[in-house]
Amino acid sequence: MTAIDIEEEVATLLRGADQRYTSGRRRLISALKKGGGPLTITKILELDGSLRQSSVYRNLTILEEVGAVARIDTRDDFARYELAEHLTEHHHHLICTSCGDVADFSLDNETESRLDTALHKAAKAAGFDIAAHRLDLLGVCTKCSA
Amino acid sequence: MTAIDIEEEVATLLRGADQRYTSGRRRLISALKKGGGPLTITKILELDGSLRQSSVYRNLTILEEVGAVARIDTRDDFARYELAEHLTEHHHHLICTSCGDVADFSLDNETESRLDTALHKAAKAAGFDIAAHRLDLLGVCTKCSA
DNA sequence: ATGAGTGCAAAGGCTTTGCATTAGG
DNA sequence: CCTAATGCAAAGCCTTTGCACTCAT
Repeated sequence: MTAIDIEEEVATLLRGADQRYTSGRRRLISALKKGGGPLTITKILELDGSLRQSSVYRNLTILEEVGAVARIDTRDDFARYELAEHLTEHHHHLICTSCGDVADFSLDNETESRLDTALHKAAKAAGFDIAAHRLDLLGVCTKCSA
Repeated sequence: MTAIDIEEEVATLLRGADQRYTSGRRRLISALKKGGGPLTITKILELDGSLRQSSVYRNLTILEEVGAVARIDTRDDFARYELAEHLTEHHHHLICTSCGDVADFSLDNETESRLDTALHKAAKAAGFDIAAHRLDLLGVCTKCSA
């Protein structure tokens, strides 16, 4: 998905929820795009000093609600955000239990689709209305094990 | 694993870290066993009124460190804890995005082992020292969709 | 005895919220 | 114009921590 497509998709998602695509929200999406992976609020504020903390929190909540960004919970105290999968592509996370940082990775299609089938079956058995799955690896990243 | 085996395993794990298996810790393990699934601190305190909040926090941290319990992060603000997989069996979580509650489920062996292989391969490629994986379904539980 | 474990209360720290101001449509 | 969005600062809330007391070895 190209940069301009992302912009339009986000705009559409926001409009659908009667929300405005303000300049602050554009800068926020831009920071997430620039980050290229899950970012903490602190990191976002560093990437774009014009953003204000409380607005970032509020806007991330809204953007998550409309499905434009996704929140990732790691083991540390900092929530991380990245562009939603619609805007990038389906992937998973390598979560470092030492520094808390998160990297993305993907599975081969075969494994992924097999997993998907199994998950839907399990969800159905539990009468659970499944919205998404999250598959993360917990361990120690190269930087920390060095 | 029988109840008495769990006790012994926890005792062993604690001893290995020069920690005592005090009565408070026994009651805590007992509450987790009784709960039969991931519990919030509040729920633990309700299940056993003799437990004190600060000790529960401290002991859960220690029990997690020695590998006797596991922490689960959901989308709400409450950490949940359950007995570690050594003491139960490998499983995954159905996380309700509405009420925050968590239920357990399992995958068939074939899918699980295939997934495991793929994950180790991905971790290796990233130079990531993998400790565990977590696979959760996010959605709405029967109780909340009713 | 002597250090680990506990309990109470206070402090920490990420996140949320109240309210006045600004800007989008 | 008029409501949504923003910014600042203060408040919230789960969790952690300091300190004195208790218990196990």
